Amino acid sequence: MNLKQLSEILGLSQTTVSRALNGYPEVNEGTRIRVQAAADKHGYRPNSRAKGLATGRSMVIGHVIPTSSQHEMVNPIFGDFVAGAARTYAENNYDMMFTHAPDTSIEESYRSLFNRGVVDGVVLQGPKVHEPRISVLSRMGVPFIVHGRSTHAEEPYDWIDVNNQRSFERATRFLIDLGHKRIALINGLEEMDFARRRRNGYMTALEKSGIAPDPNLLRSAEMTEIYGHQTACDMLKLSDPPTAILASSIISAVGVRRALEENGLKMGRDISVIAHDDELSYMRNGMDVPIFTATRSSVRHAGELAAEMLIERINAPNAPPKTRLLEAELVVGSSTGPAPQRT
Amino acid sequence: MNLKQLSEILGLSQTTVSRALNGYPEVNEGTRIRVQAAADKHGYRPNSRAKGLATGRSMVIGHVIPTSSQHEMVNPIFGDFVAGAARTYAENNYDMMFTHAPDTSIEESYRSLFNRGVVDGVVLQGPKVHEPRISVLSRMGVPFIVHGRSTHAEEPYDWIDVNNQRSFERATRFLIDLGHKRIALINGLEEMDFARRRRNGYMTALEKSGIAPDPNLLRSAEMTEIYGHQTACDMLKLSDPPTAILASSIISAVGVRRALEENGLKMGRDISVIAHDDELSYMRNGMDVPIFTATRSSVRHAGELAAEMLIERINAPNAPPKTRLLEAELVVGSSTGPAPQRT
DNA sequence: CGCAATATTCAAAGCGCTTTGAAAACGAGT
DNA sequence: ACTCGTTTTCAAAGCGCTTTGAATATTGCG
Repeated sequence: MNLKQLSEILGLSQTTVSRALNGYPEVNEGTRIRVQAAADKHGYRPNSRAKGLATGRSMVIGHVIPTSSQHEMVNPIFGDFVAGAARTYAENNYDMMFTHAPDTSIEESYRSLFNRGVVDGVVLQGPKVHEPRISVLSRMGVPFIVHGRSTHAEEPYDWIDVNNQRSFERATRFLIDLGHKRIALINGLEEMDFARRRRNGYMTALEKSGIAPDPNLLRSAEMTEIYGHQTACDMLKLSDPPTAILASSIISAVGVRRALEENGLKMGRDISVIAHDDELSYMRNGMDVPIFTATRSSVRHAGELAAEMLIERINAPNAPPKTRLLEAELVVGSSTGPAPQRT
Repeated sequence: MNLKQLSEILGLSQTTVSRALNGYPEVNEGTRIRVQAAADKHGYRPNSRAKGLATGRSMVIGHVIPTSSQHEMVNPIFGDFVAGAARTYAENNYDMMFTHAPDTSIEESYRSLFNRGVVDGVVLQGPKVHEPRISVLSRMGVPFIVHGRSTHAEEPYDWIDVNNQRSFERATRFLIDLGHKRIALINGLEEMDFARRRRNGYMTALEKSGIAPDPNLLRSAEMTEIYGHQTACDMLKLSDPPTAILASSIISAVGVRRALEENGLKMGRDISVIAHDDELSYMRNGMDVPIFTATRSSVRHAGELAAEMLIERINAPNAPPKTRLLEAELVVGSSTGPAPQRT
């Protein structure tokens, strides 16, 4: 069923039918009702390609997912972020398009999506400290929003981010206040902007308390369970092992926990652990009582907000840049406690 | 840059330029090279909406992701399945579209995608034992593939699935052979087809060995870490607790492990655990030595194959239905061992 | 009742591509 | 040089929608 057929059935012109369905004022109310009824009855839906051609809008938003070429791994927070965004898109009649691209050809992917007119805007995920994609998109003059920020970006751009620096500074200070001095940071990849900021927060807290950072207690890689486990095992073998560990993700924290258990250590008593909790729906940090003391910020909620901001940008391409900084909560669970007295 | 502009620059008709770029034979080889060069130089890419309108194909494949309305959770295997599919799509010049829909309106989503001409085919994920979506899509006569199967589907359809029944039967038998008699199954939601088949496999193995199933040792819910933990805790409190546990996912198995540790039990010695391992990239089952003894089948690989099969179907709508049954490996890790002798 | 103002409807152009059917250019054969 | 068969190129129609500019119906008012 297309517009032409529908209008013939109704004995009206395509113009009138189109206007009736799109809510234009210059159509008789009785006609509109009649048209709407017929459309419903026949299950008519405008062909979105034709509509897009005519309007110049695709009503599609693109997400280009970087396949970290080295590791071929799917970022686990992706699922929940997208779930949040998808909800907002649906409310605003946008569809969501995905492209998986290796790190090296992401720029190309963006170009392709826009030049082919496939999308009206894109979400840039996982920005690095040096992030070439931001200037590419800026120069292309297309609507986009960054989930996260890039420290070395020169031009202004829309972003939404968690205050990673502050939350990790607070978490570190929390541990210091409990008497810990040997505090490890099991971080994400250093080239990622969020990881850099977390590290900065960690460093700042140590500095303010006059604790010299120990490079042995600082590690960064992609945040898998295996990595958390391996790193924790390594650190426990040090002559002067950490008494507290900050983990950049619940997933690597699970690996840390496994390492501790294998070594007969009890979390919260022998060693304290704080994790960053993105509130992944399949990996919740406990129910009523958190398993891990954690810096908490819902990545799903970030997805919702990011989508909103992007849609605003699409509707007002020349509005001044908007940014949004979310604060993470620090929730206390049973994985932290006073530093054990070493006599 | 559109076709018209490009053809004006070249002093050729749109027809010729279009044919040159699409590899039609009736264009002079010299011309083709000249056209291709100009297209590259100007970064010309055909508008995909216009192209779609003209060809009647959208070159887009849709995934409708059910938001389990009750739980609002993102299925964790989703990310890896999609990563696999995306790769195949990219190779075949398909884009990938996502729609998030509550369980109740998924049918509506499919209709919308096809009627609006947004997609050429869809992937149906997470089929239930009774799966109305399959007959809906069959009746619509559109290309689709099911990841999994539906026991009570009447019409034939394309699917790709893991042999869940056999793999769980083998896993159960493996435990029985180790002397276990009290074997628990921490399963996915019972209405899901895969969960039903796993349960059947489990039951069959028990039956064949003359072990009476105990309803206290059978639980099903969405496979989160919390659920695995909670269920294991409950079961350990039984007067006659299990000596072995089958977990339907690595994620719930992690929860089981946490419960065991809290109770001072050592996995593999005091209690055996087998998990189903989808080889999620962020939750690998160990490196060289598996953490869990597991039934293993890569969901990413399934995604790749599913995409291939769907594209074949789109290209040959009337070919006979194709199905593909993958066998899971049974890999042995350190989470299993002989049943403890209770004297 | 007649005319201007307003409300409602319409035909046709255009979005950027593919594809049909026709025309032009070329080359070989006589 | 002329015809005929091939190659190569082209103009125009069509995909299904929106939107412009014009036409027709209706209403209000003197």
